[in-house]
Amino acid sequence: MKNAEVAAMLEETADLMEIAGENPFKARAYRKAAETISALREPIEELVKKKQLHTIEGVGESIARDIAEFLQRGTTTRLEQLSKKYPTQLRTLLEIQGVGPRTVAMLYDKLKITTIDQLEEAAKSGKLTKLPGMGEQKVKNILEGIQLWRQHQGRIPLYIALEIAERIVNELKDLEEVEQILPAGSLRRWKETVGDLDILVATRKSQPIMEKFVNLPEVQKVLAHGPTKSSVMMDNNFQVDLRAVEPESFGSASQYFTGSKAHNIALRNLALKRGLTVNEYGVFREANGEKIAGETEESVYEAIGLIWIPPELREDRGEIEAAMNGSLPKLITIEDVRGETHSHTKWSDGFASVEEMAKAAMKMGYEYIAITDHSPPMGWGVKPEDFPKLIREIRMTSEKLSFPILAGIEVDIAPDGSLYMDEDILKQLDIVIASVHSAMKMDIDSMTRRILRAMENPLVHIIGHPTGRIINQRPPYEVRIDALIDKAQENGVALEINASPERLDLNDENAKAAKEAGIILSIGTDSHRPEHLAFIRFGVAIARRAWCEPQNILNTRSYSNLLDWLKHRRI
DNA sequence: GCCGTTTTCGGCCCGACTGTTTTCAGTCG
Repeated sequence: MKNAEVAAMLEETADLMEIAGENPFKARAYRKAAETISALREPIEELVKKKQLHTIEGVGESIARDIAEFLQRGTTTRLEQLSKKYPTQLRTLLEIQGVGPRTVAMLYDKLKITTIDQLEEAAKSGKLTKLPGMGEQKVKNILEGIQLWRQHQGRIPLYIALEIAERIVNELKDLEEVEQILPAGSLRRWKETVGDLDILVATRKSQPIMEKFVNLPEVQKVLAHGPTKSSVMMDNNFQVDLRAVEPESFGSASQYFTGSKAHNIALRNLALKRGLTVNEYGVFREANGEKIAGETEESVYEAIGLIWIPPELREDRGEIEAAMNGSLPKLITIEDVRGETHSHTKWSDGFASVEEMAKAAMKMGYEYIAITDHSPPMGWGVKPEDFPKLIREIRMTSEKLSFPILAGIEVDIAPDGSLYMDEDILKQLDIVIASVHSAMKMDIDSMTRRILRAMENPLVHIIGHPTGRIINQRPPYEVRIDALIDKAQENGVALEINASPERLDLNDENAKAAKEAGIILSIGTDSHRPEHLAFIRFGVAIARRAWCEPQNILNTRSYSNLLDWLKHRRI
């Protein structure tokens, strides 16, 4: 599947077109096609073969030709011609805050600057100020932008962004001028990583709020400071924007700043078809400018003829059509979760006892918890001879607390697909999660075969963290998710949505594909401490982004219902 | 370059902030 490569080629073309100063709508057309293709589930090679490229929204004659050529020879004539005028490496310069395509073109035309190092040198030596439109302040901003670029790690994981957002909201919410405050943007959509924070306030007097915001102790640099919008860089190199609107516009503003960009564009286009314009201040009739909605998000969607769409769905993945014809899913909520399916104790690499974990589950209001400690060959895995003792402890604790505790295991899948635990022990356990923890660099066919074989074992209930990724640290191993989904359907195995905030695995897109195939997903926190049980909110967020309803999730079942499912698997 | 329950030509999401301008271009989200 070459969709990602094709999308990257189209992005590159769009960047170079903008640098070359071509019609901006042309560049936008390429960018739009790139977005659509990277979200496509079908391999684009198939569409080329079937001569169906034109069925992709935003792909016309020219882009179709580019795609076909790219798949054949790895580049396009258009790209070659563009890069004769402006070398491809110029694209890196666009990553500097405050440097856009017009500036990049000028830097190259006048000074032949192609790299960030050269840009830095030119800025320091005073060459830049001689260029038109370049003052001292702009040069200073570019130098700071370069410094930030060098430090910046890109998007940060959701759970860290959440902590920052909660801290800032706490510092601002008690100001008397603040009527409402809401972290919006990708954070509100619970996207797995967050590029920057958008915080929104409803107020009639924004100045004191903006003042306090730009002077927060953790602010490293003020990027912008106006009456309706301020932007700051925090000392961890994380950008936070604060926007202020009148209370009458809070609904449309929260809709607008929650995004995603693709969702908003689709929404606006729909509104335009109905003679309405939408902006952050409200919904207006095009004919006479009359405002017809804006105070609440519900009113905004209603004015456009839609029911309110939960933020997690706002990615332009079909939610607008679903809202139009009343087929939005009834998304799972955290209250629907009735138990924990994946947890560890001191028996392997956890930090608490069986009893402490069970008590934490009771405190969460759960009906049950599964203890699923590791197997060998993980150094800390429970040895086969120790399992009888572990099982006995689980049964006794369960009786003592009058709380259902499932005896389980997270067993390692060996490179050949066999399991690192004797079958007669697995048979004694209530629940078996099988996961890959080693030999992750296998090729895609071997890895797929490996996991499929584990799924064929009737003792296995759930495949744990099916792609092995650690967000921002380790990419997923190569595996055919589609094949796992097919096998899950065939054999009645569940795939996990691992809710550990560093994993979130399956991710939202894969989980959506699994949900659409009708397989069961299990949200497990992979808790190693009692407080980790709270990670469930991240797993539920992924499930919501995957359009899951309660019946798609294993641990929304009652205890007896869960036991039935676990036993059914073994008949 | 793409697209069409107003259009096969003429639009394409749109507003805020900054800096260098003296009326606006560039960048960003």
